Amino acid sequence: MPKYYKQTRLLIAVDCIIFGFDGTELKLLLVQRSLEPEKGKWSLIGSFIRESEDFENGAARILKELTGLEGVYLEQLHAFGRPDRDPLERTISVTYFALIDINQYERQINTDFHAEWFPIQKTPKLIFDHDQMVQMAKEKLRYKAAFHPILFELLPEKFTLPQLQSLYEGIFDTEFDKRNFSRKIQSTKLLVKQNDKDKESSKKGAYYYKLDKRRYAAKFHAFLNFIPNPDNLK
Amino acid sequence: MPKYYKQTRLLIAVDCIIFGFDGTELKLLLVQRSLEPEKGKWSLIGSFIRESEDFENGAARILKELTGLEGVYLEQLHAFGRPDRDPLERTISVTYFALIDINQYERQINTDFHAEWFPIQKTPKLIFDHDQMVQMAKEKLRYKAAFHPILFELLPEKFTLPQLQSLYEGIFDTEFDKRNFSRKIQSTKLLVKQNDKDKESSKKGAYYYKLDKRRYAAKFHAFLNFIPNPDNLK
DNA sequence: CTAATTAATTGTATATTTTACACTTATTAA
DNA sequence: TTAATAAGTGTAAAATATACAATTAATTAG
Repeated sequence: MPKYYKQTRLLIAVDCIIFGFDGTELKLLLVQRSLEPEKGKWSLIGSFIRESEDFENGAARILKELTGLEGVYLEQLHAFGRPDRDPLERTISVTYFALIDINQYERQINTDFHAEWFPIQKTPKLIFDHDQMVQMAKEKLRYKAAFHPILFELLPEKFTLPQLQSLYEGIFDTEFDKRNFSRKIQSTKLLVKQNDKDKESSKKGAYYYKLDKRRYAAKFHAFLNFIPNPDNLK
Repeated sequence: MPKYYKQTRLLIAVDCIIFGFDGTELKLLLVQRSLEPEKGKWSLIGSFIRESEDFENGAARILKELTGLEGVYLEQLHAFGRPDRDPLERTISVTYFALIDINQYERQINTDFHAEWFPIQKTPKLIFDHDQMVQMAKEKLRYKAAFHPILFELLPEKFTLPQLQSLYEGIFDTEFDKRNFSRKIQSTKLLVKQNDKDKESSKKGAYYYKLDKRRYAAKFHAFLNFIPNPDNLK
């Protein structure tokens, strides 16, 4: 059988930008690179793609290995291919961004990887073009979050309105009016009020809400317009 | 110097989904594949990536070769990597979508490629997973066009409001109210009314407009909300 | 036991944006 | 001159977004 002669073949990696939210801050999961070059430096988690593996599978495999989690929200971000991006040998990186609930994760961390959560504003310098990848992922997350109810992927099953609001405020680095925010969220009908309250962060306690899974699935692509002035986004 | 031993290296192609607008219809530029497998079948235009070429450069090179055009609007769409997507040998395809003004193009077509414009609704079956790529590109184009003034990339320097409206209507496969559409477009202040008219398509004639390049650059990322009910989009 | 503190919850009036809808105008051809 | 064609334009009603502050529930301190 004929092949494509004389064409260059390149290494292909999948790298994951993993976002997590701990109830207060948006964080990024980074690992210390285990091989040369740049061994020991902070890096996104990644892996060369395997023989009979799709990108999507590769990303899910990496996520599973690192966090123990399956069924995580994953979306392809961008393919990076600058010839000199890896100084050792040209490597294409297909990147995915993942959203996970940190609480789900914490107990299951795989210690093989020297992984650590960093507040998104305080990440160390990363290897190669990984900082650029993170930057792009942040922009895409903001963009999507402005219109789609994607941020629920970062929250535990039960959460309060103040928690949700502080997640949005963190991501958009701004503050919203409580009353307007609440009205807007409620108007989506995605939330189901629970009877119990979270008493951790206030004396009065804040009611828990759960996602209405049915409606969430149906409205995932709907435009919810959470954000007052999206014109400032990219 | 050490290398990454024992890792698989794969072929990398760049494929372009090229949209054009002829004043009436949205079209797709396709070529007849020049090599086996599937030689002679309709396909997106593409090429293996070269040694010291970025994806972006590769896509621009392909565009230049095929259409003679430079400075074309290009945006990375998605990386496709299913192991069996090319039956001959596993090949990664990094896809770009391009928007061009068909009139600019027409005289400069490179006849080496057996290229042809197809109305977007009447494209032939394409090789490999190229139909899926086109589908994704159409969705992305609609999505972006719903919020950003991207469709001007498809129009000639001078165009009329009826032309613009029919472009939007074609892309969203619906009809808009003339008065509301006009008001919305004018409110963006992106257009500069010219003194001459296009007399081709009506007795009265329709005034030409040009893009205000300065404002266009500034507002490229702004949310213009052209579309009445974006909730139907993905 | 009362008062003070803290954060959650709730409503209303105003401004802005979106939508629905139809007649007039310019030009050409009959 | 009249008929035909498509371009151009305005207004009122509805929906949505915004600005803004008092009340409530529970805990803690005196």
